[in-house]
Amino acid sequence: MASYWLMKSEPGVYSIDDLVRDGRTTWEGVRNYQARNFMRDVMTIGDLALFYHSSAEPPGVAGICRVASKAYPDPTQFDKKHPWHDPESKKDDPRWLLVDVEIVEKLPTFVALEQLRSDRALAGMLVLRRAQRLSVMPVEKKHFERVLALGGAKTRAR
DNA sequence: GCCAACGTTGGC
DNA sequence: GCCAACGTTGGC
Repeated sequence: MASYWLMKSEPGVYSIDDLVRDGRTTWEGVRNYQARNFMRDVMTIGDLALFYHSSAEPPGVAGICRVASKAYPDPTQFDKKHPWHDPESKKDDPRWLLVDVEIVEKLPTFVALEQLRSDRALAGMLVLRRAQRLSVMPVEKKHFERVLALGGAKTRAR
């Protein structure tokens, strides 16, 4: 069963242009149990996700990507010199997982958070909830399709 | 830079 | 197991 997602990245750390350049990347750094559980238990290879720029000026949806792997251990949790190092996580029982994602497209038109908020068709979308801190969250198909339309995407939801 | 919201930690 | 304190996220 395909699902739709929104995945947040700070563009100063990793932006849609970085994903266009790389084609594919490891979605490392998720350190929230609920987000991890979505990746582990619900995400399926081939699922589409909105690539969201957080802590950005302006914040909003910058592109579309595709889940390209199952969840597997995030190597940065074991790297002592890495900012995402987790000294509590054990090699034989990794606490944090990641998935690979592939570029689908950079949206022709960036869809700012302000625009998401003002669009009546998107009422109730999870990312619009105040202080919504999940970095990986599900998106309803109707909302996903609406964002694709707002962004002028070539991509179609399946 | 502020601060509301909320997940996590740790004392009891 | 409760819950206050703390730390982080992320919009503004």
